Amino acid sequence: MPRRRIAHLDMDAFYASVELLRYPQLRGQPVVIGGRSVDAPRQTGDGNWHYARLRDYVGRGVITTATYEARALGVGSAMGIMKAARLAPNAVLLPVDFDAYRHYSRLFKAAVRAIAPLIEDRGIDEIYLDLTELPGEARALGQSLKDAVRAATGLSCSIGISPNKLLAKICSDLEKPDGLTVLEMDEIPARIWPLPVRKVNGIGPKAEEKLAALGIHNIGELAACSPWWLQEHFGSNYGGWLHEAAHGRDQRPVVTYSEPKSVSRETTFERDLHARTDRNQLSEIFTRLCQRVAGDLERKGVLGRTIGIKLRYEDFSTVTRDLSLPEATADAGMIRRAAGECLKRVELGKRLRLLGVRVSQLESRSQQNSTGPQPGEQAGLPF
DNA sequence: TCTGGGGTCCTAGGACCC
DNA sequence: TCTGGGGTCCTAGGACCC
Repeated sequence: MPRRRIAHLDMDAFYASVELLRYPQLRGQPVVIGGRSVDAPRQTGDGNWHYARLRDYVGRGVITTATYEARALGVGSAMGIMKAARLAPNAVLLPVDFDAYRHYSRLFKAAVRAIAPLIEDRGIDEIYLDLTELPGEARALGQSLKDAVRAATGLSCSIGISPNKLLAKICSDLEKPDGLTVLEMDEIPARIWPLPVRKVNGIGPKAEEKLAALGIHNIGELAACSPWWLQEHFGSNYGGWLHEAAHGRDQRPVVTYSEPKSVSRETTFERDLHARTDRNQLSEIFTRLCQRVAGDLERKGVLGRTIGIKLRYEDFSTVTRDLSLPEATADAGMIRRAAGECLKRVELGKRLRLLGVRVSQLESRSQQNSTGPQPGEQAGLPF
C-alpha cells in the first residue's frame, strides 16, 4: 500500500459564518446561533436593525455555533443558552436556518469534489479526503482546496493533511480559523504529544476524566503507557485503540459511501409533561414523531424492523425500549403501534422532558422479502 | 438558570440453537 | 445430575461525534 495522504477539512464556525454572509454588519461582534423560538433580525422604521440578544432569551435551548468573538467570552457549542446569557448577555442571538447551512454545505463539498473526488462525509460542515493519488505537494493542494471553498461560498475552512484520518483531524484544529497544517509521522513527538488527550477524536469527557485521575493529561503521557496497562483500565478494545491513537497510528480508510443504520426523531418539550395530566398532548406528539420517522424512511427508500422509543425524565435520566418486528416496515401506523408497546414497559409516573422514536435494522425497500422464507418453504414445515 | 437533535459504535446479559 | 463451548439475535445503556 502506498503511503497515504489524508486531509480533514472543517468549515470555520460554519453556521455562524453562513449567517454573517447574510448579516455582514454583524462581523466582528459576538454572535451565537441556537434556541428554538428566536426572532430573526428585522429592520425597524428608522432603518436600524434589531437583533435578539442572549439576555432576552427565555426557555430551553442550546448554542449550536458561536463566532470566535463570542467564544472569546467563554460561550461555545452545546452550552445552554441560559448559561451563555450570563457570560455574554449582549451577544446577538440568531435562529437556526438548516436549509441555508445545507445549501452552503452542498456548495463547499461540490467545490472540493471538483479537485479531490474521494470524499467521506462527516456531517454538514466537515469531510475527510484521500489525496494519495493526486499530484502536487500537500501544502499547495491544501491551499487550492481552501481557495476553491472560498470562491464557491465566501467562507473559510481549516485543513489538516497527514498520513491518516486521526492525525488529519487533529491537525485541522491546530491553526483554526483559516488554517492549513501539514504533518508527517516524524513530527508527532514535537507537535502532537504536547496536546491534551481530549484533542483525539474518540476521547470524550468520560475518558478524559478517567485518564486525568490516572495522572495522564497530554497525548505524550498517553503514548508512554504500555498497551497492557491501558487495556487493564479501559478494556482490550478501547485500551488498545488508545495506545495506537497516542502514537498517531490509524489505518481506517476514507469511506465514500455508507448505508444508513437508523432513523430517529425526538423532541424536548417546552415544559415537562406528565403522562397523566398531559396525556392528549403527549399522545399527539408521539403520533407526530412516528409520522415524521415514517416520512424519513420513505424519503430514504428504506424499511426498518426494530422500533424503539426514548424517554428523558425531568431529572435528565434517559431510558430506551425497543421491539423487533417479524417484518420491516415504514408505515406510520405500524411504527406507532410498536412504539406504543414499548411505551408500556417504561415508568410513566415521572414528568417527561423528551420523547423520541427510532427505527433501526434498516433494509432497502427493494430488498424487502428477498431474504425471508419464500411461500411454500416456510420454516418447520416438512413440505 | 441547566443541558438540542441526529447519528454511530461498543458492551453485556439472556434466550435459544447446535 | 452435572457440565461444554460457539454463534446469533434481542434488548438496554452508554460514550462519543457533529
